[in-house]
Parts: sequence; C-alpha cells; structure tokens
Amino acid sequence: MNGPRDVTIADLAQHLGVHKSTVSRAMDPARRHLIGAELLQRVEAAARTLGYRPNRAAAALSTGRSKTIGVLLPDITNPVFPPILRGIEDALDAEGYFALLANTSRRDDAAQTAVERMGAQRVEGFLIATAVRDDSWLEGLRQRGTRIVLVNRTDGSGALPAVISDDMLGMRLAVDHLVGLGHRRIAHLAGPATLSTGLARKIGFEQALLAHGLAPAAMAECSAYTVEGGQTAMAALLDARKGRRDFSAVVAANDQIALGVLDLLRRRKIAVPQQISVIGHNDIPLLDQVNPPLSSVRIQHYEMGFRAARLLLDALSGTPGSSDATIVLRPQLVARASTGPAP
Amino acid sequence: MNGPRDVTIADLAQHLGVHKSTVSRAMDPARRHLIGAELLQRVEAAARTLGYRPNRAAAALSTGRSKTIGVLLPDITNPVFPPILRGIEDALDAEGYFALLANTSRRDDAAQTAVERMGAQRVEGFLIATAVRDDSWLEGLRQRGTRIVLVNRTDGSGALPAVISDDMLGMRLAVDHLVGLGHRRIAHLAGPATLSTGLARKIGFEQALLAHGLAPAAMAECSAYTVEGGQTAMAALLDARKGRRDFSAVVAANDQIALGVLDLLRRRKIAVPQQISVIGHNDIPLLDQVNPPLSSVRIQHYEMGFRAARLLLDALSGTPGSSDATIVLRPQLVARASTGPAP
DNA sequence: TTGAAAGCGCTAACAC
DNA sequence: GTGTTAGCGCTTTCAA
Repeated sequence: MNGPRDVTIADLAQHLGVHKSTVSRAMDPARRHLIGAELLQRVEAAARTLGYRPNRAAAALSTGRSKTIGVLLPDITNPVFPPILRGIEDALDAEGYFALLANTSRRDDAAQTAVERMGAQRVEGFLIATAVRDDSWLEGLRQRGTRIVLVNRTDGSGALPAVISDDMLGMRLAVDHLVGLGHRRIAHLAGPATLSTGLARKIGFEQALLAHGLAPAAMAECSAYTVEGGQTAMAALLDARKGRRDFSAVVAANDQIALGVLDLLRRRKIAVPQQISVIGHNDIPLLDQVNPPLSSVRIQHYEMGFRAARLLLDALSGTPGSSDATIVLRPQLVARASTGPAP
Repeated sequence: MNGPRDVTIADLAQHLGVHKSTVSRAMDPARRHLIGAELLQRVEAAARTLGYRPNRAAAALSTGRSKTIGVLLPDITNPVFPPILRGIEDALDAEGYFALLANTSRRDDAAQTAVERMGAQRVEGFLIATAVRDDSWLEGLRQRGTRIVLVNRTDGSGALPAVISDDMLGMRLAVDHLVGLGHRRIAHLAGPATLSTGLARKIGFEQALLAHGLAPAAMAECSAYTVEGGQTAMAALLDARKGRRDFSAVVAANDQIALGVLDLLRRRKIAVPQQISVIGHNDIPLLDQVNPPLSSVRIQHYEMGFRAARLLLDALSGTPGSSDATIVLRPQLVARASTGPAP
C-alpha cells in the first residue's frame, strides 16, 4: 500500500553495524557529545544517503512530549487574532514547537470538544483566547494538571495564568483624551458582559469618568463585538433620545463596534467628529484609512501572543517563577480624526 | 514527575477482565460492531469512570496516520489569509483532522524547514499557500510521495493540485468595469513576478485590454504586495511623467497596493475617482469603510481554503478522480466609490 | 465474538 | 563511548 517503508534508526544502525541507541544519541543534539567524533560523522553521512527522516510521533510516544501546543481562537477572521497567533507561533517556532489550531466559534461546545481532541493528540499545553467569564471547566482542567495560559481574555476564576491588555488603563486613555478635548457628556457602547474585556472596559470607563468627577452620559451593551452590534446599539441609543442627544462622544468597547457607530452616524448625517467624537479599542489594521480615520487604543496583540506562548513554554520546561504570573500589557492611545473638540 | 499515569486501554482491559485488543475494538467506531452489546456497554462505562482518554499519538505511531495536516502561510497577519485558514480548518475539523500551522515569512528557507519539521511530526499532507513560481522543491516533494495541495498561488511546474482564483477573469472584470466607465488609458501596478498571482494578473490585465483594442498606458511592478509597495510604485509612475499623467485609472494587483495608491494620491491632492480611478483585488475586509471606499475584485478566500482541504482529504482517503484536479474559482467585481467615469 | 502476540520507531535506564 | 533491555499505548494480523 505505502511505498518503500520509512528509513528508521534501526535501519541506520544495521547499515553502520552499531546499535540503534547509538544512532538515537547521535541524532539528539543534547546527547550528541556522548558519541565518538568519527562515528558521529559516519552516522550523519549514512542518515543523509539513506534518506533518514526522524519520526517525532514515535519520539512523542516514548517521551510523552509531542512538541505541540493547542491554540484556541474564537475566529481567526476577526482582525484582533492574526497578530496574536503570529506572536504565539513565533515564540513556539523558536523552541521547535508547533501550534495545533482550532476556531471555536462554530458551536457552543466547540472549545471543550477541541480541548478534548487536542488532549488525545497529547498536546503539551493550551493557549486559549476564547475564555468566557463564567467558564468553570477551564479551572477544572487546570486542577487536573493541564497546562493552560489564557490570552487576551481571562476567565472568571482568576486562577489561570494569563496575558492580557490593561483594559482599565485603555479606557482611561480614551476618556482622558476626550475630556482633554472638552467633552463632558460621554457615552459607552460596551462589549458583551460575558467576556472579561467587555466587563473590564465598562468598569474602566466608569472609573475613568469618575476620576474627572463625571458620570456616564449613556450606556448600552452590544450583543457582540461586531460592526452590526455597534450599529444596532448606537441606533437604539439615538432613537431612545428622539433626536435630543445628551452626549458628544462615544467610547466603543472595540473597533468593530466603533466602525458600526461611524457607519450609522454617516447614514444619519451626523458629522464625526464635529457633532460626535468616536473612539474604538484594539487598533486593528486599516483604521487609519477609514473615513474618518478612527481614533483607538492600541493594544499589544503580537506581544500578547508571544508572551503567552513564552509563559507556557517556561512552565513546561519547569522554569521557576514565571509559571503562575498574569501579565498585563500597557495599551497606548492613537488619536486620529474621529475624535475632535467638543461642540 | 508526572502525576498519576494516564489511563490506557490496558488498564481498562485489566479492570474489565478482557483483552486490550477487545477494548481497542470497542473504542473504534469502525470496529465497534464486532463487540458484544453488553460488553460494549461495560467498556464504555469503565472508560468513563476510570477517566480514559485515548492517545492518538500512540495510534498514529501504530497506523501511520496522525490526523494532522501541515498548513504553510506566508503570514497570517495579511488579511487575505485568515479566511483561507478558516476554510481549511472548517473542512479539516469536519473529518477530525487538525491543522499544524507555520508562518513562513520569517526567513527565506522557512517553508522548507517547516515542511521538514512537519514531516517529522508525520503530518499526512500539506496545504501550501506560499508557493513561488520557481519553487522546484515542491515538485520534488510530490514525486517522493508527499501529498500536497496548493492554495491561492501555484508553483511553476503546474504539476501540483491547486485551488486558486481565476486571476485572468479577475483582471477582465476590473478592466471591463473601467472601460465601461469610459477609461481608455489604464495603468497596472503588478505584484511580484515571482508569484503566480503577480504574473497571471499582469498577463490578465494585458489580455483584457487587448480584447478592447487597448494597450497598457503604464506598467510597474511592486516589490511586494504591501501598502508601501503600492506607494513607492505609484510615486515612481507619477514622477516619471513629471505631472503629465497619461492614464486615468489604475488597476492594482491587490488591495494593499491599491491602498498605497490611494494614500499617495491623497497626499498629492489628486482626487479619486474624479482625476484617477483605482481598483484593487481580493476585497479584504473594511474596504467599504476606507476613503474613498475601494472598488475591488472579490475572490472566494474561504471557499478556496475549504476546497483545498477537501481535495487533500479526498486524496488521502483514496477517493478517486478528485485527486489531481486544479480548481479555479470565479471572482466577482465589487464596484465602490474609488472608480468613476473617466475625466 | 474474543484472545494472543507482534510491532509501529524511538527513548531511557542500566550495564559493560 | 557503546550495547542491552524494556517499554511508550495502540492497532493488527492470526487463532481459537
């Protein structure tokens, strides 16, 4: 059925008249020094001529280490995730690890199913960007010894190591910026309260206002972090006020929501930023090209992925200290033309 | 070092007083029917209570099938690739396969290195979106029996199965659209000639013009499919003409290049589309929000990934016919505000 | 319908 | 330095 069988270390050993464990040693950089210099050469030469290709699957079975990490994303199609994944992959690659990928927005239980199937593949740990605040199964997993690092979002337990952006600070940057422009009546379009980011940004927004002695002018929760979610919530906000707007600026919980807001305001002929200022969060690509260029809070996507992967890798190799940390990255304000002086 | 050892089929077998091969059969849906109904129940119950988790890594070693596919992308951060990857993943997931991911834009030989390492992991095949026209190593791989399906780009050999977009048709759509708007002098900013898409679109552009009895008004090749590549090439095109533009429309080889063009024209105070019309290719997200909304040729990214994965899966399972096909998907014109009547 | 035995390719004590 | 031996957990003939 298959063509010529793969060449194995046993084949090499026989060919060279040595034992296969000798070949095994010669193949492993970490144990190569145990081998005679001349023999080492011969092994390498033979490997080349016979076309030997190491079989990590076999090594994995023997050692229990697959050199493979499970990565769970809601949906790679959401522009927030590519740079995170890229960061993850760069960190893993440097250590010879691969990412096994799953998008979990297919079904409700997709994340758990993926974790189970990846567990069967014996991934050494998980990088999870899909945590929901009331996920208790994640904490259960951890207690059974599964290595997990959360990215971008945390779960409710707070017990799992995570790498996230400082959402409170992000909101402070946004609010300070607007207040600096003279705005006093500021509205917030929140993300889903089921997500840690949705909640943290909402609280962050309120606290940031409070620091200026202000209260929210209006609040609404979007059903999802999408353009449509933003449009719908914004329409509701405006309609509820029947034309009498009591706010001059909107802080959106993420960029897609903000884009939805821009879209709706454009359709309703409300000028941005002359009549209403809008600011997003995350700073996804192309925001500088939209109309008007959208102000946002830039978070360190790539860095987030990279650090999360490093954290997991360190935990796997038993590096002390780093194991249980939660790393909080600093966001940065990016002011563009969608925010301007209060009317 | 490790906690309690994993539960294996041997443990289950002992616990139940049967042979492990019996348990193995009970675990495999395809061979379950060989097992007595009552015993089957007991096995399943025991598996549950003892917390048995199948070890695919071991199965992989035994069967030679890892249920894993290697996916090579240049850079997931380029908005063209997320939907392709999503399509791939959806198709793989349906068959219980996982994608092992590698971004290959890190180094020149990253693709070959990744293929080698993934080969060691015994992936069953490769989905490759990084082909370069003069890649001969891919063809070599195929001849040695490696299963490969190309996505988005083809290599030079034409011998490898691939799923791509109809680039000739895409250019025809773009050119027909512009000619329909009255343009006669049309320029092309080509992608790198080392990529199949760069070349095919360039030829497609020329042929499409020819069909209207026209010749290219100007041509330039961008060093990369990037915004900067577009800016630079466009600047060169304009500067070479010292202000005397002999074209009223630009067909860019992809959207990033087109965005670079828009950017440059904005800085030079040349009105789009009043003075120059611009059209891109691929229709990446947010193009409808940029200023002005960019016309483009929409290609079926998701479908491309999905079909490629299906093709590979079919080949792996020995489904006849489908194995060696090259599938060409039809693109579609998306006219927006960046293209308008010729001045 | 179930059991026995061999083996997938590699690693890891331990011995020489 | 190198060989021996014994698995890792599962599948797969072949028998019974």
